[in-house]
Order: sequence, then C-alpha cells, then structure tokens
Amino acid sequence: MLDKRYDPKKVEEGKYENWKKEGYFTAGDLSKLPFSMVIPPPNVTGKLHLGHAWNTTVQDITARYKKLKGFDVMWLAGMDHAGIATQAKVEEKLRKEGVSRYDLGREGFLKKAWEWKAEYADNIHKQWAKMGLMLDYSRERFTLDEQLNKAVLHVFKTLYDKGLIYRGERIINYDPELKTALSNIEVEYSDDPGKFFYFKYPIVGTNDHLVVATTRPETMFGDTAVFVNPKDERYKHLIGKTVINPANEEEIPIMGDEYVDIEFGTGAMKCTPAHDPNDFALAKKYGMKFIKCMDLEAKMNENCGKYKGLDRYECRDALVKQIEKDGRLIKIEDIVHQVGHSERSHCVVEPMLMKQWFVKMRPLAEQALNKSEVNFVPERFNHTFRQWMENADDWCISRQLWWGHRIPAYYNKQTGDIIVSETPVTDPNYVQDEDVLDTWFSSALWPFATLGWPEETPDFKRYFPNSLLVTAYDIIFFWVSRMIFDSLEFTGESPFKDCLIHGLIRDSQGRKMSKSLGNGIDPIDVIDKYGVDALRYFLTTGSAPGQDIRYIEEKVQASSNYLNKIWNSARYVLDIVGENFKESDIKFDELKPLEKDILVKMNKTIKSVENYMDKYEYSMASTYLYNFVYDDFCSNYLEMSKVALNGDDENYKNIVKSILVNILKNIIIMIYPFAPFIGEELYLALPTHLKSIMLESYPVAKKYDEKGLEEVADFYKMITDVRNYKVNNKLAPNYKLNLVVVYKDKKPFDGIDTYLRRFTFADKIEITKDSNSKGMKFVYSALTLYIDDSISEEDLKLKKEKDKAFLEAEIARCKGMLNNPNFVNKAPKEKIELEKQKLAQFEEKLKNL
RNA sequence: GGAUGUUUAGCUCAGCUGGGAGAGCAUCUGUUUGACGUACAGAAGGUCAUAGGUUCGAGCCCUAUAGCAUCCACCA
Repeated sequence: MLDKRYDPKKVEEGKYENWKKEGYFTAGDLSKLPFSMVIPPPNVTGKLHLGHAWNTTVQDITARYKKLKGFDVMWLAGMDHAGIATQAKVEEKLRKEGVSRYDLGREGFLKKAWEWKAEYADNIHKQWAKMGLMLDYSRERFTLDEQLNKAVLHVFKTLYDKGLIYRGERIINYDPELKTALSNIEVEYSDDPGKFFYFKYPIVGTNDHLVVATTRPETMFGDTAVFVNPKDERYKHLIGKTVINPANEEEIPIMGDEYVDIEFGTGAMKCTPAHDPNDFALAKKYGMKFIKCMDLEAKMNENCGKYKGLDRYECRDALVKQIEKDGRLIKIEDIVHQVGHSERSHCVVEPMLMKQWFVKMRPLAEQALNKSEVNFVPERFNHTFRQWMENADDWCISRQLWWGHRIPAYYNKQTGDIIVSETPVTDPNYVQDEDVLDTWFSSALWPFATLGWPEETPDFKRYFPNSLLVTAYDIIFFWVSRMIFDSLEFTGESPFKDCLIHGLIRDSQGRKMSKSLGNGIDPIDVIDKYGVDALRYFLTTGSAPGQDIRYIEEKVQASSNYLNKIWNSARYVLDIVGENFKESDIKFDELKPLEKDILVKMNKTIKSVENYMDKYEYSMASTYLYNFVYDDFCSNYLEMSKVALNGDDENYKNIVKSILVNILKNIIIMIYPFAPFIGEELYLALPTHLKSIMLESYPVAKKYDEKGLEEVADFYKMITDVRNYKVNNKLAPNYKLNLVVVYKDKKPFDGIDTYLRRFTFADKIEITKDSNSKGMKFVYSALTLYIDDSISEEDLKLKKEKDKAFLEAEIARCKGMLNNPNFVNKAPKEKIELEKQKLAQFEEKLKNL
C-alpha cells in the first residue's frame, strides 16, 4: 500500500544507484537501432545551476523516451576542463593560500589543477545522480583525457598542414588580469560610463591647431597619425601636414581616409595601430609603424616616458592633467560607450598587437554553410548559426595559460623554425610553445573525439553522427557552430542530425540569474523542497520551444501537486485491485459506453503525446497528458468506475479493474520520462511489472470505433449542468432533485440512472422516450434532461430565452457561412459538412426547446 | 546600423498546417463525496499591443507603427 502522501525524498531514495548498478544506463544492445547524444560537458569549475538542470533534463527525457521506444540509447557523460575558467578559480584559491602559479611552476600548478578537477568532478557526479540522468558512465570522457588530447593534436597538425591554422601578429583581445589572449566571442560588451577628451593638436608650421577627441588618452603614446575624411571640407586642406601629439610632443602626419566618420566627435581621429583593430587595419593599408605602449599587465611601457610602469588608468589621469596644464585640454564630455570585458575575469580587455595562433575561418565557414545538414529545432536557430558563420573572423586559439592542451608547435632555438608534431619533439634544439589551446578547440571535437575518433572504433561507427544535441541558444556560436565545421572538415559529416535549442532560465522578474545580483537558485535547494521530479516537470513544460523561462517557485509547487495527483490515483487504483490482481482481456466491442469512452480518450492521448514527444515538444506532450489525467481519468472515469465496482457483476468488475490498471500503467509510463523517480515507484507497485520501468515499452495507440459515444458526452454534460443548476439556485451540492432523461430512438446505456444518482444526488430519476415534464430543460445531442424542481416560471422563461438566443445566434452564424457562395466554393468539404451538421443540430435543439 | 524573439485573463505563460480563446497561480462561492484539502464542485475574469491588408473566415499569414527583451556589428 502506498503512503497517503507523495513524499519525493522517500520515492527518490536508492533508485538511481539501482538503475546504475543494473547497467540500464549502458548502451550497446546491437539488436536495436542506436540513438546517441553527448552531454554538453559542464565546466569543472563549480556547482551546476538551474540552466544545467534544464538542459540535462531535456536530454534525459529524450533518452528515457527513446529507450521506451526501443532504441539503444547512448548518452555519453563527460566534462570540460574549461581552460580559462578553471585556471582562474585555481589561481584564486592559490592566492588565498598566499602562492602564485609562478611559485609552483607549470608542473606544480597542473597538479593543483588536477586536484581541483577531481573535487569538482565529484560534485558534478553527485548532482547528475540527484537529477536522475541516465548517462552512460562507461563511456565518460574528460576533455583533457589522453584520447581526446590525441584527437586535438591530430586536428591541430592537420589544419596547420593545410594552412588553416597559422601563427600571426594581429590585434587580439587581451585580458590583463588573467594575462591571456581571448577570442572575439569571449569578450562581452556593456554600456559603461566614460569620458570623451577633446585635445588641441598644434599644426606644425602654423599657429592653428586641430581638435582630436578620444576616450583613451593613454594610448596616445602609440599614435602614429591623425586621420580625417578627405571629403571633410573643414580638414581636407590639412592632409599632408603634421601635428604635435600632445602626449609626447612627437610630430605625426595628418592623413586622409574615408573610414573616418565626419559626423563623429570632431571628425579628426587619432590612430593607434597597435591597440585598436580598426587603426591596425588603417596602418596596414598605409604601411605605418606599430607602436605598443603597454606591457602584458596593461601597464605603460618604455614608449611612454615618465608614465612607464603606471597602470593604464593611472596613466590616463596623469596624462590628462599634464595636457590640461599645457593648455591643450578643451573639454571633457561624459559619455556612455560600449566597453569590452573579459567573459571570465570581467576586467576591461585591452586590444593588443601580439603574435598568436589562429584558425583561418573562411574555408571552414564556407564548408559549414554549404554542407551542414544539422536540423535546428526550432528552425529559426539555423539563421543564428548561418549568420554567425557568414561573419566569423579568424579564431584566436592560443591562450597564455597552463591548464589545457599544450600547443604542439616547437621552435628551433637558433633559427626560429616551427615544427608542428603530434608526437613530442625531443630534439634539444627545439622548445615547445608555452601556450595552450582555447577550451573550445577541444570541445569542438566532442561529438566524435569522445567516441574514439580518429580511430574507426566500433562506438564511432555506431554512434556517430549523434542523433541529437541539446543546448541553449547562447552557446550556438561558442560550440555548436565549431562542432559543425570541425566535424564536416574531419569526418565529412554533420556532427548530429538534430540540434534542439532551448532558452535561458531567469529569475521571477525576468532578470538573468547572476552572482552579482544574488538571484541565483540552487537546484539542490529546490529538489530538497519539492523533489527532483517536480523540478524536472517544471523545467520542461509550460514553455514554448526556444523561449526563456522564469523560475517561479509556485510553478514547481504546482508540478508537485500534479505528481501527487497521479500518486493518489495510483494509490486508489492499486488499493481496489489488490496485490494479486490478474488482469482480464479487454475486448473493446464488449465494453459498456463509459469504458469505451475512456479507452478512446486514452488512445487519443497516447497518440498526441507520442506525436509531440517525437518532435521534442515536451511542453505540448505534457499538456495533453495533463488534461487526460485530470479531467478524463481522475475527475470523470475514476469516479464513474466506482459505480461498476459497487455493482454485483463480478465479471465486469474485473474488466473495470483491468481497465483502471491498464490506464494507470500507461499514464505512469508516459509521465515517467519527465518524472522518472515517481514513475519507477508507481510502476513497481503495479500488480504485474518488469524489474524496472526502464525495461518497459511505450504504449501503442489503438484506434477504436467511436460510434454511439455521444451519449457519454451528453451524460458528462448533464452532471455539470445539474451541479451548475444547484450553484445558481443556491442549493446544497447534495440537494436531492428529480431528473427526467428523455431519449429519441435508443435507450441510453444501462445504469445511467445509477450513475446520475451518485454524481448529482438525484432522488427520483426517470428514463423515458416522452415526457411532459415542466422542469428546466437541457437539450444535448442524443439526450434531453429535465430538472424537476420547484422552479419559478420566471426562471424557466429566462433559461429558455437564454438558450433560444444562443441557438439563434449559432444558427445565424452557420447560415451566414453556408449561404455565402464563396465559403461553399472555397472552404474544404469537411468544414462545410461540419457546419451543415452543426446547423441541423442547432435547429433540432431549437425545435425541442 | 543589422538580426531574432516577444506583446493573449490580475500574474506567469500555452495556443499544432488559418475554421468558435486555454492552463497554472491568484480571486470569489460552496464541500469532512468512501484516492488525493498538495483535494473536490462551480464562478468570475480577455478589443489576443495598435493601424491597415490578404482571405469565405485571422490570435495565427502580409505590411507598417509602438513597447519590451536578446544577439551581432560599429563607436576615434
């Protein structure tokens, strides 16, 4: 006997360990068709948040559903070393202990990092278990595994040999806090308050000056020119002259280029080729010098005179003061402008000219655009992917870190020649590049490198391409697109067939969850309060594909209530059928209308649910199931079945019980992918069951003849109308009324009076072909109901007028359509037929009023 | 500047290829009905952002406008 209340804690206990122990999570049944996914590997930096919970639940629902549908489901577990993020965390920890990474050296630091990894991997495993994820741990991978490292080196070497990886000096985004280069997409822009400084630049050989405005005076030490637009009437005569740079008194030329926006600032722009990507492009165009003015800590260097050694912002203040003293400051404007911050350290990135490794994007992007067969769900995210691909710049892949895949490039100490090699170069004349690769360089290989690629392993052959990848839309650029182009380049195939994109989770006010706002929700807290099944149900239902969701605690609670509803319906059904119940065969044709009706509804539900599950539309699937569970099963049939169960037809009692158990079982299996713990608990309580619900099959929808079931619909409406009548007339719910049910040709089903008595508390019920009742009349499609009560003439008249008005309006609507030649000519036949039927019904009802 | 999403009940959101507006929560009324008060029975609540258009028919398609959100690019 189940407990009276659904207690998530009790239900969840022990199940996960058991599934794992039984090997249900391990793929490899070759007799089945494969269905494969790889988990987006979480960073080993900390706790998993609600976004992870959502993402993994979507995958788990898919995995469990596909397993029920008979697939060999392979859902690969794994984690990402997360280069910058992890190194930053480890360094922070070390700093608290009073050591720097340089004190430890590369080896010593890496040892600490691996210790960190072990600790956090353990956390992540615990959270996965808590979420109930059926991950295949036998195939678990880490991005720094030996095998993945081999794949990374192979990819690097191959791309290098093809000329798709190169080492070059370009402007990159530099994070002065973490002291590493970043790729463009690792920079986040935000509107920050700043100042716009207007300075006088004396024009050499005249008493005149040019006004130049800048937000970054400290970079003036790297200036090599001032640019104006040659079409600018104010300045075009100055092109070719020189001005004095007020920062260092050096003479620099005034040059003309149409790049300059005449409207912006003063229309005269200073050019700093080594600290600005646009200026860099200009400098290349005109063959100018590149002067760096900062070192790797973003402090001013030897090109900055007395400012050398100052922090970039200290320098800015001091320099502005100096220029003001020199009488060359005109004004300072407060402005708000976009400033780039490092995604990890959040410090302001410094564009710097540096020698780094890059992936040449154009050829890879073209291939991805032309050959990708990935089916994005929802489809619109294909545009997001394509748009980014079309505009992708070369990808800076070297990072000045220690935690990661070390770049397999070796430099000749004397000549500087480069060797790129998949195996270590032991020649003492060569030294290996100190840098490691961007984390995303290895995650880009995740769908195939985890399966053993570049070896043609059995897993690779069987599970690649993956069937599905699930991720949030903010990761399309970072990961999805890179997997696609690497996969096409190296395997010749798209990495996965479908790519299901979901949104981001926000707080109840729609704000992003963030540490600084302190509005983050720990999934573990939610689980402790409501259970993981309720959390899972909340996360994956009630939202449209690709949309963001807000975390609203009441909704989790509502989910929990729903599960409790299922729990209690199961408790009831299992209680009445008893433990040793033997199901009898259910022959549809021999059933009574109420039983037929619920089976028809159940099978329609199975069909709809399955249809939406197949499309990954879990929200829609859950809606259909929910309505069936609440309305059709619990509110209607479960109540109705009590009549048969109290009757004396022992044979039919058994059939009703069988139907109840059958429906319950199907509900349990359908809710189980969403709520696996309660699913398993209830499943194992069924009179007959396999060892685990994980071994079950999905219900198969049957199609039944629905003829003659209108009377059941009429019957349910009668109950509602009687209840409604009592409320309207301020009668107690158990007030005893007299009812008359009038039929046309065919008597309503046996026992309809018993059912009506039970659910309307009616006293006398007459079933007749004719009646002269003066009671309130309700006309349905097959039946008519009179409520015989002391009803005032006035009320009867009002009711009749209301019904009449309604029917007349409906008839007018139908006629309007059917008399419209355009409608009759153009609308689909079925629709016209439907309207004709409706019209006939309404006219019939009107006649009967 | 470019792109995408969004605007539906008090709140949070669904609404499949166009064919009579839905849920949860909140509100109101009633209920010790023999699974469930984490419940049951009912009620109230909507110019589907605005303006045009297409169509026999528009919440859904098209155009424009406005608000909100996000992403990309630029910003001396």
